Parts: sequence; C-alpha cells; structure tokens
Amino acid sequence: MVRDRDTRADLVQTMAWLLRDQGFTATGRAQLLGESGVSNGSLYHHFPGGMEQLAEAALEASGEAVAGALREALEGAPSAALGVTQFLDVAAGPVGGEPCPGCPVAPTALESPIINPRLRAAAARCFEQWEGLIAARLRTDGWPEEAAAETASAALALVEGALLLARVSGQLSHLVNAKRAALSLLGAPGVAGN
Amino acid sequence: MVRDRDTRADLVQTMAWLLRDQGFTATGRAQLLGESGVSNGSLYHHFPGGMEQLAEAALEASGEAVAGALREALEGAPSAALGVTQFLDVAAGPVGGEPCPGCPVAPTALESPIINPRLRAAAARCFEQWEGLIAARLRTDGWPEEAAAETASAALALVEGALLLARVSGQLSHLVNAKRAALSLLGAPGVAGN
DNA sequence: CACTTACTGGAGCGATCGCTCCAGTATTTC
DNA sequence: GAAATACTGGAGCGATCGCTCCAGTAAGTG
Repeated sequence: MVRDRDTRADLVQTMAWLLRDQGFTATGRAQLLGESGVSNGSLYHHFPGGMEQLAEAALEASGEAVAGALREALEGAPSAALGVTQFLDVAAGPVGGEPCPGCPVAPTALESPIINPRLRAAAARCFEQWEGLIAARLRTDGWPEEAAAETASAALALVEGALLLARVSGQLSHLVNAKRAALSLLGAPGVAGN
Repeated sequence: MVRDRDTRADLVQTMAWLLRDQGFTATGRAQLLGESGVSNGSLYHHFPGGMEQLAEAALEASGEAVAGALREALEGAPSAALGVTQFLDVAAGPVGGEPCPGCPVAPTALESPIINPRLRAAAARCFEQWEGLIAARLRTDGWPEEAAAETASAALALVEGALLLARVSGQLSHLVNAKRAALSLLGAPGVAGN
C-alpha cells in the first residue's frame, strides 16, 4: 500500500495544478480524486477540513515553489533586473510538463476575495513574499528603501499581468515584452536608459 | 410589467458584476437571479444558451465599458503615458459603487482556459482591444509600429497585474506604484528618464 | 500472537447545480 | 374584442456537489 506521505503529497500536487489551471470553485472533488488517483476517504483523512484546507495547502506549496525559483533567479543574476527577466524565462518554459505557463495562485486569488477569505489570504501571502524578494534584491543593488518597495510592487504586477495575458491569449510574446519592460523599469546595467 | 430591455440589461449588468467579483464558475444561477431580481423563465427567454451565453454577453459589455473609459482617458491626455495613468486613477476609484477595484474580465479569463473556450475567447478579445487602444495612442505619440505594439502589451500587463494585486491585497498602493512605472515605461514628457 | 494505530475504498446523504417545461399575464396587432 | 406575440413565474427534473460514515486492510508495537 502506498503510504501517508506519498498520498498527501499527491493530493497537494494535483490540487496545485488544478488551481493553476482552473481555480478553486471550478475544481470538483471528483476531478481531483480522478487525476490524483486518491480515494475519497484518504482525502478526508489527510485533510479533515476538506477541499478548502487542501486548497490552502496547495497554494502555500505553490507559493513556496515560485519563491524558490524567484530567489534562485535573483541570487544568480548580477542585478534585480536581470534576475526578474531570467525568472520570466523560466516561467515561460514548460513548467511541470505543461505547455501553457501561468501563475499558480492568481486564478484562485481572483475568484475568492469575497467568498473565501481564507484562500484569498493565502494568495495574498504568496504575493507579499514574492514582492519582498524582489524588493530585497533591489536594495542590495543600492536602491533606497522606499523606491525598492514601490518598484518591486510594479515589477510583480508586470510579471503577473504578463502571465495572465500569455495564458489567456496563448501567446508567449507577452512574456518577452514584459522582459523588456522589466529591464527598463528596474534599470538593468548595460541597457540604454529611456 | 418591466419589459424586455430592462430585464435583459439587468441580467447582463448583474452578471458582469458577479463575473468581476468571483468569476464564472463561482457564480450560481440562484445568486444571479436573486441579485438581479429576474426570474428563471426570463433568463432562459433572453438567453436560450443559459448561463454561458449570458456570461459571454456580460464579458463583451464589460470589455466595451472598459474600452470606452480607456479610450476617453487616452484621447483626453497629452500622451499615452499620462492617459494610462489617468485610466488607473479612474479604475482606482469606486467603480459602480463598489469599494474594491478590479478587472471585470480577468477572473473569468483565468479560470476557463481549458474548461470553457468560448469565455476564454471573449476575454482574449477584450484584452486585444485594450492593448490595441494603447498601441494606437503610442503611435500617435510618434512611437514606431513594432515598439508601440510591444510596449502596449507590457503596459496592459502592468495595469492588469496592478489591479490583480490591489484586489487580492486590498491595498490601492499597488495602483499608485503601477502609475509611476507606467510613466517610466511609456516615457511621459516631463518625467526624468532613468 | 494479540492489539493499536494509520490509512484506504466506497456507499450513501442532503443540498445545490443548470436547465426544461408550461401555465399565466401583459402587450401588440388587426 | 379576438388573435398573436412577448415575457414572466415557478414547479420540478436528473446530475453533480462536498461531505459523512464505516467496514476493511496494512503497518507498527508489545
């Protein structure tokens, strides 16, 4: 018998994928169980709080995964600007074997502000964390405290918006355009200012 | 008896609000009928295609409304940059008596790419139209063809992302930060280049 | 071995889903 | 006034929703 950790991790992973592709409300229990291969009893054993608790865990896992990738890109790059563009390159690629990129948090975040405060809060925490990573990198680039925070907010908005447009239109060009804009916005060295 | 046009318009308007606040899947028929004050029979008289057809009409109406506001802002401003920032000012205000701003299309667009191609396509049309408006204004500012298209894509991504972050976090500061970034990105006259 | 704990599979529940159908009412047309 | 049309209200349908409950099985413990 497949035990504990595997089953629980499968549930979180499958739920994270489904949340990225269609959000929380559109994700039925039947689909989750079907695609994960987990039975109903196991779901409620590992997550007594049901679908909502699982979704919260999935959002946190996705948030941490993105944060890891973002941190890696920012630390490995010579500047925040190049770090963000590199992150966009990674995001544009096939993430988890899926052809179409997309923020794993945004769909759920947008549909549940009123209905489901708990999931909204989990999504907000993700965005705050990501924004904080960019801001911190800007500060190590020498940006003053306040400007770093403000610009990080705009940079994250740019990335999220580009992922949204790319997803809906099916065209990765939006990510390329966002890269150029990020370079301009974050003042990458070697890029002619405008 | 309230006749035809009123009932139909009420349905579209209410659906547009609900789509903006919670997306398509989370919007049940009961909620729609309750908040619009329209009966079930009327819904299927005006929209034989049911909830999906109504949602498509609502997306188109919202898209046109946003396009009107965006066009007005762009035409009334001395540059594309200032037009976009003015649009963000309008968007930040109480739209339709609602305290929290947000794109009326994004929630539905993100949840239905796979499930509901028809709504995805309607959302994509909205984004294309809005992007086209910004690109056209950039060209009248003297931007070359290709650069205008690319920058318009990034500008729209910035606006959409800022609306997303503002919605989820509940903080309008994201819109303010996006305004500053838009000025930088679109090269507003009178703004010190970086 | 007996006993406990951890986990799984599935039957079945009430509630709600979107929708169909049709009688009833208002409005228009002649 | 009569007939045709446009629109509304509501009962009710099958399907699906998330979830509860519990018998059954595997793994851990003495």
